[in-house]
Amino acid sequence: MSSIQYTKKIALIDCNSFYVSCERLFNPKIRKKPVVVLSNNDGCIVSRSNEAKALGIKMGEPYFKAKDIIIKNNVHVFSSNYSLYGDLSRRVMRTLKRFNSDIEVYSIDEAFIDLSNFPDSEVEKVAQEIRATVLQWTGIPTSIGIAKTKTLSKVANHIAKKKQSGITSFIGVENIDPLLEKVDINDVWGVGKQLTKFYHKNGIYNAKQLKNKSNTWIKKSSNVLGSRTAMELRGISCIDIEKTKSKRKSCVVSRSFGQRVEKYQELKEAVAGYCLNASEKIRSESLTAKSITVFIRTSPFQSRFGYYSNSKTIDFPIATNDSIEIVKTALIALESIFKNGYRYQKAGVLLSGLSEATNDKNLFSTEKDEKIKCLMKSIDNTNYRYGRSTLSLASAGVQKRWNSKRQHYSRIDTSDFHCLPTIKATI
DNA sequence: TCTGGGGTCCTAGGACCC
DNA sequence: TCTGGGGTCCTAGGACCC
Repeated sequence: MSSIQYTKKIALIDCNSFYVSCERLFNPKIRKKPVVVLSNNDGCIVSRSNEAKALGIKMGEPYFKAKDIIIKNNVHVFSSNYSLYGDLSRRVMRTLKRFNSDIEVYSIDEAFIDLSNFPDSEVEKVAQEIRATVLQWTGIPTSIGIAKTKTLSKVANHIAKKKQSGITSFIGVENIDPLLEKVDINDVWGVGKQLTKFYHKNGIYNAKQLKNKSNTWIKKSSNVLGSRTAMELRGISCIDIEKTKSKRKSCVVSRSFGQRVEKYQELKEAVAGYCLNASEKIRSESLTAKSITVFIRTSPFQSRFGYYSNSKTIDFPIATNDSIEIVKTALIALESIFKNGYRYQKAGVLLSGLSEATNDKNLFSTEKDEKIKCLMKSIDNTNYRYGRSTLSLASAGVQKRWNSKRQHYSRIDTSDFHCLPTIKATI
């Protein structure tokens, strides 16, 4: 009688060309056609269909540099529509939870699932079922990699992406070295540009070579993260699945401007607006911030106008999530770093030292504090109901000439009634 | 003018991820 | 002319203390 094997099995489910797939859902004409989705401000290419990849369009490439290829090949271009992608992402994740409620949502288009409770021999069948269900229920195609560790499941997923079946499992594979040998070292999770350079210098070009490099050498010549990656490649799990979502520690809101900003007044409006977004976000998660950093900079790519970049951090006397106080403090910080005569390209605010908001009154609490809390609550409720920035502060401006570019916006919003498709039914 | 050593904590900057 | 945004973690170095 053979016993059933239950070893550790981590699956990584990754949505294929996620933003492109989202746009295609609502625009079937662009299936099988080359499609790209641009980052904020129509700056860079952040999602490509396979057809676009085949044309040689690179991930992260500036849009204007790829424009020639795009026009020549009739590539469909979309500005990013994050409320659409966010909504579809939630649907995908909800679907995945049917297979195991303990999933780790790793990014907008990726999740780790522990499949250890399934017998080894069934795991590929389960993966097929996951893929088919997600496709059927959400319309989003996925790829799945399964292995003993997170890093290996990433590698397996990388291989799965290129396969018709969309699934690669290392479970039960005696020797994975021949597979790892075909994976470039810079495609390994945790190995970026700098580490790649370093590994190349030391004769390491693929995942197999890193896996088989001596432990002592790796420990000596890189940091803990480097040796963790190597261990994980050997099948020794060092990175656990995070089943409970940990509270975030910081919150950034920053944007590149649609056109360069030179006026102090406009910069103030932008920064005030980012503060409102950031404080609303942390309030919605019941967090307060210990400090705020404001940063501004000119374009790092156009040095002929002179480069200037600076930031200023100010601590709040008491951790806060009050929009008014946050804006006020940010404007003080901005004043201390603003310099006349520069063409600013980007500004942002960072709330840090986030921690759980408590209802405790402290030594300095006043009646006014209570009133502010009520005011913030009603602003948030109103904006939730009637759309963001229905209620704002005068300091955030109205004109907003500097708003981001969005020339190829699809105007689809699954959470907006006006965008619902109409179906004519005959009974 | 000479002027220790060791610990902790904080911060800025870098590397990495998607 | 046009080059994204939002996170986490690690490390080196400085400040501070005894």
